Amino acid sequence: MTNNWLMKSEPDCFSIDDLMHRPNQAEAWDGVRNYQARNMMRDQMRLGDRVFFYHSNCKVPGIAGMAEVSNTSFPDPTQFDPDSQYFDPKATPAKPIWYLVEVRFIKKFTTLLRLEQLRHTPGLEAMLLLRKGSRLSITPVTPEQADIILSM
DNA sequence: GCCAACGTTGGC
DNA sequence: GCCAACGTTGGC
Repeated sequence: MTNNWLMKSEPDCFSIDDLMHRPNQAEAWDGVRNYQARNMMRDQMRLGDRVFFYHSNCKVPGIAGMAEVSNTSFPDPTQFDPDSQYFDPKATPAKPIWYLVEVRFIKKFTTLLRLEQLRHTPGLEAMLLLRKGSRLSITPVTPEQADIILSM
């Protein structure tokens, strides 16, 4: 059973183009420091799960393309690195706090599926992304929602 | 740049 | 365990 997810990234920081140009077109999704998002990566994401790559906090937010989970969860190494902005002094390799998955590029949409467009698409009303005040950087997407998005 | 919504922290 | 204060997210 393949699950669908939506993962947000600020394109100024890491965009779909950045992912596309990585070696193996894959990247560790580090820096998540929210427990709900961590739990989804650590406990629920499986190999091959589909990922909608969302550009947030930018001029035109929206879904930029598709990716997939190419490696299941392991401790986020940045939590142990004092030089990283994601360093967490409470974490130790024996007792990690933060986990990540690796994500691999599948495709970039020819046109961005703009947030504003998603808001007006019938069938997507219940998407967690569209909830008022929703800030979670990782959210589950139902198979029905995924089908609708992919047919846009 | 504004600000609403949310998560986290820490005093009590 | 409550909750006020604070920091962050992210659309607009």
